[in-house]
Amino acid sequence: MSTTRTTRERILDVAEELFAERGIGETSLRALTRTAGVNLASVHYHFGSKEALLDAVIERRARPFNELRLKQLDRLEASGNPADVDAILRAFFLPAFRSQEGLGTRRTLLRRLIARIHAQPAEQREELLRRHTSEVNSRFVTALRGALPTLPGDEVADRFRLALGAMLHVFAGNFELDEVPGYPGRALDEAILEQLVSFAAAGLRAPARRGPVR
Amino acid sequence: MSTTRTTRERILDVAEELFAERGIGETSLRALTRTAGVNLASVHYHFGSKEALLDAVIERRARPFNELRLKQLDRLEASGNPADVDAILRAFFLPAFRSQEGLGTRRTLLRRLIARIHAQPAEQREELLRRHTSEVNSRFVTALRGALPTLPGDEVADRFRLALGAMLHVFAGNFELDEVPGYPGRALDEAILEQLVSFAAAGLRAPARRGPVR
DNA sequence: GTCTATAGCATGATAGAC
DNA sequence: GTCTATCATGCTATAGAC
Repeated sequence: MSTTRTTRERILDVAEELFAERGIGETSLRALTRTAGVNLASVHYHFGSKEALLDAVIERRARPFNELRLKQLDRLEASGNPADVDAILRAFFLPAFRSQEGLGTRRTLLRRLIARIHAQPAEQREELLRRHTSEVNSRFVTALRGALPTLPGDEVADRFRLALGAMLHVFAGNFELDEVPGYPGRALDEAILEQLVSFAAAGLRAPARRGPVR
Repeated sequence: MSTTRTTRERILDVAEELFAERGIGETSLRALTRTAGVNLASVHYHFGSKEALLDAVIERRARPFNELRLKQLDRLEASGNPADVDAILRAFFLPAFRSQEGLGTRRTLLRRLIARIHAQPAEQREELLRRHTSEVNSRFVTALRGALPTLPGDEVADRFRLALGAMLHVFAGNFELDEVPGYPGRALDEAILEQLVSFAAAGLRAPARRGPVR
């Protein structure tokens, strides 16, 4: 086994770190290549542009991430009770909290990166997200519709997005960092996952509205 | 009534628009002053720096925003049932959906701006949010603790943050723009508010966990 | 594939005339 | 208070030697 990472790999690793920690727009190719110990021009040689580099960074992680999500969902649907909202959401959130092989100990980093991508300028974000998440999201919304037959399909999709928002807020680091003054909160990954699951599942199971109030 | 806005006011108005629509880092002072029809140097004359301008933009809106929130909460606590989780959350979310005088028809803009601020680089954000939101957030967490006496205080604060995340995802525009493919969703302000309230309230009322699972 | 050097442009900030 | 002109610095991207 070679311990020698290629220039390409070193760029990808450092890009992942800096994009996640400092932000994407805030990370210059100069700082990136300096940290990685490679030449400035090598980014353009290997990837073509900063934007294409970002896409490569995402691509590398999104694949196993989404595969794990779908594997969990398949397993659930093959099991006895596919209508368990908690279990569906847990399958969706899980890869960010429990590492698969290959992802290493970079969960915190990946969560931040995902949050960063969602905070990108509209044009880039739309494109990136559609490419890397839309299929999986559709599968999960379909599963949730099956589990919540009395709730209008539109509302299932809307509530799924609200759950996504809660997830992203956790991913952005607001559980380690932000504290509502006077009420500090701290928890480990598994505990946070379960908090997120029970919150979002309860939200999804809320009674259907009867139309706009007032 | 004078229709002549001062240079200072024109800068504030345009900054609010462009920061919200294009992003803060993405908005140059050159583009800003060009749009406002004022001189580039006037930003530094009136505000001192771009960062100080952002703070002034927030300051102007945060005050009535937070006052409305607290007024609603006071009213609720004076009423018969201060333990209504839905009502507490509605009081918190309301100013973003129902305009007060002075805020005009800029609700969509303000929601986006709030989302942008939360997506800022850590240092700036911490400072800004602590200054403009932490007191109000504390009051609402306290109210929620009163309404949910069986839930540990830490968990109330954590769930309030999750609710905040859902709110911010809406504010970022993900209800008008993003669509889970195949499940389009559209709704007006009041309807979105009620969706958010019922989702978040159900999440907060979810049964307490018995400790980390597994 | 990797390097140096630089083009080409944008930015926030400021000095100083009016 | 408002203007022009400019400083100093940053950036992505690329040309071309090795």
